[in-house]
Amino acid sequence: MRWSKTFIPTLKEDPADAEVVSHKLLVRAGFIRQLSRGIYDYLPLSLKVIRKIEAIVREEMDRAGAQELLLPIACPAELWQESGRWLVYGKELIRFKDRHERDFCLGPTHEEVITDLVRRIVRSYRELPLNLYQIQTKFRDEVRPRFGLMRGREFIMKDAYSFHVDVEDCRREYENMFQTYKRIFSRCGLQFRAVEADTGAIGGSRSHEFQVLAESGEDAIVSCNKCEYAANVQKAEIKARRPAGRDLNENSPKREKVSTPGKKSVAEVAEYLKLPAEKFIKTLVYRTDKNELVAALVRGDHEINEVKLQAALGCGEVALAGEAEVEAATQVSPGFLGPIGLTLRTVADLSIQGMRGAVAGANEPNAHYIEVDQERDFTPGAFADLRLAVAGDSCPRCDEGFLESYRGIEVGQVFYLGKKYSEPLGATYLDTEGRERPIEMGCYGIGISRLVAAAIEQNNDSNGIIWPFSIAPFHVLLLPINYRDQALQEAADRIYQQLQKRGVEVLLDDRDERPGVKFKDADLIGIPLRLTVGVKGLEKERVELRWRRDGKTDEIPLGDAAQTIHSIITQSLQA
RNA sequence: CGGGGCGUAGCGCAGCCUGGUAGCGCACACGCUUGGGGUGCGUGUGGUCACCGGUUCAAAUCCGGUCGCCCCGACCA
Repeated sequence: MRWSKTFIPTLKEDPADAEVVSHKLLVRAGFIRQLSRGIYDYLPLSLKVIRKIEAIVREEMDRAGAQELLLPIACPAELWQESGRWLVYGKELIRFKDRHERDFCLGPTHEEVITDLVRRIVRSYRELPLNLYQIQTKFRDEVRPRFGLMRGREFIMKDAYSFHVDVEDCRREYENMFQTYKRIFSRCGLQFRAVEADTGAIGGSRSHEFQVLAESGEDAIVSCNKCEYAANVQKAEIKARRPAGRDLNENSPKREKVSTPGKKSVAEVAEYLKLPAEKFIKTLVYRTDKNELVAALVRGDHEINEVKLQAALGCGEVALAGEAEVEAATQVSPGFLGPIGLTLRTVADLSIQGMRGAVAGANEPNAHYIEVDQERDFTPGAFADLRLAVAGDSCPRCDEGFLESYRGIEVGQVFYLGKKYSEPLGATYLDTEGRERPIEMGCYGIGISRLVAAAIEQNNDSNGIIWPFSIAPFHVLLLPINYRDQALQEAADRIYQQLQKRGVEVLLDDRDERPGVKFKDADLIGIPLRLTVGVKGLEKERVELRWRRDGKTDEIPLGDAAQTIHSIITQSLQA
């Protein structure tokens, strides 16, 4: 394509409303423009990238035996009421009424729709297994859209759903998809990790996320430095370890109440009493979805993991109780809460078990206890793994490893759903003995538009984007220093035609711009190869080939240029 | 949902505190110049100062409201 005829509105300055590098560069390099909060126009360059990613996804999904279809984006409320998610999905599900006052929503995901389709058609085990996928726009009215394409409200997603006669076959497909995802992200040229994950709003019993490693990622993940274990911190298990505290006996220091005027947070009290945070017992009060107030105990230097808390309590959503609620229930402000004498139902993190000489709130204003011994002074209702994993924790799987932490951008997730949707929606089949049984399901998503942002987060420098070959909008940028110069123009046009004849995706910068402007724009939009045609080179019958990633430059003979580039691209795409 | 910030030309910003009828850089148009990393000079186009209401002789500026956008928090006890 010719640059002069392509819609590439580049900017000299960073847009004021962008924060992360992928957002800035996508806007500056003319890939996207914002229409509304979390909603973007995809300009020609970004659409090319999206089409590249989609092509890789289609190839690998089809190769894995899945079939593409396309489901509606508008969905009647009845289906969501049937699955129960109309009530539980919350405000993220954007709802509207049609002219007949019927409730609808825009699909944030399509388990209901696909399960409905399958239940109306599939009757026999002979029709299974099935793996159906689509690539389509989704809408989730996010609490806080941000970072450009990283967390939009409207976004492009590949979602696949598989249907099976039994657990075994469904597990086989889960593994099949897991391997397929590895191939997809590798082919996109990304550094990523597959990690164990929580199932969140989708539900199900087993899940892995595919995380593109990037400092700006919204997710914290941990992985073992010795074995293969890796997990989202929301999911990461903690290896229980009884603290090596003193034995309980009559010589143990007695629990003592100390004054801690106005010192509420662990940090404040620790500073005031000159004791380390790990000696503290933090008492957090949560309100459950059953409207019960419960107290959760974690060590002062740990952070609670609400997903684990939900599991330990056997309830749905939990939310930290407000200060007023806490005072109404306990007669003390949250800063001075402690487990001793607390009337609420209490669960404690495993690290609390057997704590000695600990510090905890005294359940009265401006006072804490010191020298608290867990068994002697209080016994929580239950112990459970409640805290977030942190770097340095022992690996829960192997004996010698320790956890390291990273940040990641979640670009894909696979779920083992089981009967979560097939049962409520009545998606069943008849087995070989004529018995009706619920279908076993899995689902598998890839955030296509987010992948574009993730690729840039991982591949950029101070001058702009550096596209991996496989998803670059063009393979080579042909840059005549001065397109008004007849000799240069003729040479550039000739190479352009030769490249096109060989099927090379080439962008010719035929604009009447200064060389500096063209170079800056070239770096900004990040095409992997740049072929510069200049006067001095032309005199020697040579052109300059430069790699965007490392700036490596070669002078190559003019006559061989197209052939050389063609073979470089062929090799790069195979790698 | 809570807190903070912003909204002035296509983009990035100043002006607002101390009210007097709008400015800078880039971009854009034209001319000359220049031609291997955002060339230089000149001339010019472009703004209901987000919107609604109020105060005032006079409002981009002060006051009230609305809308939009960005950031932080929602894991503090």
